[in-house]
Amino acid sequence: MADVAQRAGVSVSTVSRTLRGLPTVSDTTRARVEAAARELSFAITRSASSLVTGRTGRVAVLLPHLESWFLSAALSGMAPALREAGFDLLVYSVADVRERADFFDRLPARRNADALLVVSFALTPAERARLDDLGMPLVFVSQHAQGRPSVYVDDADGALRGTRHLINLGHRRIALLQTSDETGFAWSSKNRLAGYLRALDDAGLERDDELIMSVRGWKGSGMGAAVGRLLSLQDPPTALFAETDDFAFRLLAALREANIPVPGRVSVMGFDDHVMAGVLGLTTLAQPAAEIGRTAVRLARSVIDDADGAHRRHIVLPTELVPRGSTAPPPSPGPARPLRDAKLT
Amino acid sequence: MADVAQRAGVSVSTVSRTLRGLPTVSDTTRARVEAAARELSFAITRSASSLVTGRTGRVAVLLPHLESWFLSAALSGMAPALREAGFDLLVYSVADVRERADFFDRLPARRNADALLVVSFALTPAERARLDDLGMPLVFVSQHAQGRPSVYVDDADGALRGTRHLINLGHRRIALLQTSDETGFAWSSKNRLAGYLRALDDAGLERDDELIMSVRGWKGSGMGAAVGRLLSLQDPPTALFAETDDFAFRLLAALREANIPVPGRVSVMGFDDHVMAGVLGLTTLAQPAAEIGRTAVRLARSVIDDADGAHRRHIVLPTELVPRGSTAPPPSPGPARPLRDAKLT
DNA sequence: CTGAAAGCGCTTACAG
DNA sequence: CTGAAAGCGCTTACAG
Repeated sequence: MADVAQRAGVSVSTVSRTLRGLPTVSDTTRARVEAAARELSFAITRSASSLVTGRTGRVAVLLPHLESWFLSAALSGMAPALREAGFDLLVYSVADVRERADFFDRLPARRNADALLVVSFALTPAERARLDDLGMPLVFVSQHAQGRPSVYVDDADGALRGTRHLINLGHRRIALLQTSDETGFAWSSKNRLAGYLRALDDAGLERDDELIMSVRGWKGSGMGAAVGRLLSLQDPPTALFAETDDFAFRLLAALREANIPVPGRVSVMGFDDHVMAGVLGLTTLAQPAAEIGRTAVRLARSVIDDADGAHRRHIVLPTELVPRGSTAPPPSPGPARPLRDAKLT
Repeated sequence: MADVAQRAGVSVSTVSRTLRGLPTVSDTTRARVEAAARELSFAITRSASSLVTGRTGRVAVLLPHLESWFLSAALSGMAPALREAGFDLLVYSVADVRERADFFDRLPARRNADALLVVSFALTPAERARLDDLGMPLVFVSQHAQGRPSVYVDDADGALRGTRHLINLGHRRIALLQTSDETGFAWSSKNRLAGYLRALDDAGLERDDELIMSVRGWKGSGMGAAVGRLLSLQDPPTALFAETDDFAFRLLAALREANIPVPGRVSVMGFDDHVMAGVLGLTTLAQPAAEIGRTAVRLARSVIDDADGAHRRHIVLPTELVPRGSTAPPPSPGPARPLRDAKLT
């Protein structure tokens, strides 16, 4: 910056003012400074400005990994929103226990970013406390957090409506397949289960623990076994509701391998509206991942700008049922039992 | 840090030395400082250290978007490697022309990161020059760049072997479907075309421009039309080689919609080995995306540590043919013409 | 093994 | 509208 000042024949103060776009610079000076900056390909050293302003110009995102559709899509929504607001994007993808311990131990985000967005990250109470102690703006994404601004989808409502759709098609035995991976989407998971159960209750259908299946890891392999166990029940399900589309895809593959026609013998439903859901004709509940990301950035900005905790808002975005070819009435309808509450959503 | 020093009853110099793990600190002092740091939940202000060391402790990644499998997977490979090396990850996802202009105009990575990884980003000569002027370590990922360390896969060889696989199955009319989106994978695209053509030449098969189809955008929709055009040729292809798996998936969907059996009537092959390729039984060429990411980080570290340009290495990783159910011999084999070079790879 | 002091490149009152 | 000076929180020779 000193170079620019010298070349433009002004002080560094003036260069600083010009480059930050302050109005208190005369037009001629501004022009000279800008020219000099351009000629020297000047780029500001943010560390220096950070040091004095206390702002880093960075927003950090903490997430369990980068490989699920939802996380990528949410991040894709954040990136342009952050850029527009002049923030850089710092990504902390914290997968295993060691990385996790390291993150919470070193708290690299502490003075390294102006806000931290926590995405689909099931925190232990200790971890949560540690973050709260950070004294920096926190936004929770795809999960509800007490006393902190959060953006998420109404998972319970989505699962409720998805299950209802299956009930409306005539299904009475509906299995729910959840991931047993606790690190990531625990919050959504719990709520989707609640919505599912509520739909059953509303319809006067019996809850059956055997129909609620926990399959290991979101990229694990136990899917074939799970399908086997479900379909060998005395009264097997005619519909399978997978907690996420990623999961539903693997389910579809397992069913195809087992030569079980979809939706001929079983209907399959997912949750997310992954790009591939359209390609594969999977009925699912769309959640607006990119918009969630954008909204999270908006919240972060308002918390950054207004240090008063006035922004402890919780924004709940809607899901939308997208019916496609993977759901249909069950094979042999049987005499329909009366339903208490089965309006088409 | 002054607080810590006071609490530990030492100078800030000593705190600094302790926290950086320098050996020139006595054990008792070290213990006192560490205790004080812990009690105060001290986290270092990186801006300050950056300012004096000139190191930011950050590595920036420039990529065209975040939504392709390859980019997510590569990033997933980078994240732990960077963390292990003590670097934070700064992501510049630069999609449209405006963001792009902005990035190259402001060069936010300039003094904001210790290295820049350019991933699958088709640069204009001016952009490339701008980056070279940056005077910071640059690593090119999934593309070859003259005079700069690069990691990529041998795309030409992969396409060659993929095409050969189809030829070996008896296909003589093999279409190549490429994306016409120039912003992203232009480099790989060009080389895959070259490999495809070489396989045809090697086998003594005629090149036919009608079989090389450019479909708009990697998430566009013109797939149905492209399929229509191909299958209405006088001598239609019996195999379709899609430039990426993402593309192949859409192709499969279009074919299913058109009721064209795969591989019964046409074989389909992709490139990437996307997670879903296994699920859908797509034959493809696997590229080690995560390893590419890790290797890129390794290169970046060696360039950062050793400012001499001694590390202009180009690391070429292999692809691997993964045969699955989507490729098979063509429907009516006809009398096999003799092949010059058709060993099974 | 430890401390005092200079300085990294900015921003920000404070004068003028 | 512009400049001189202090200071942000560290690291790093330099002494001791």
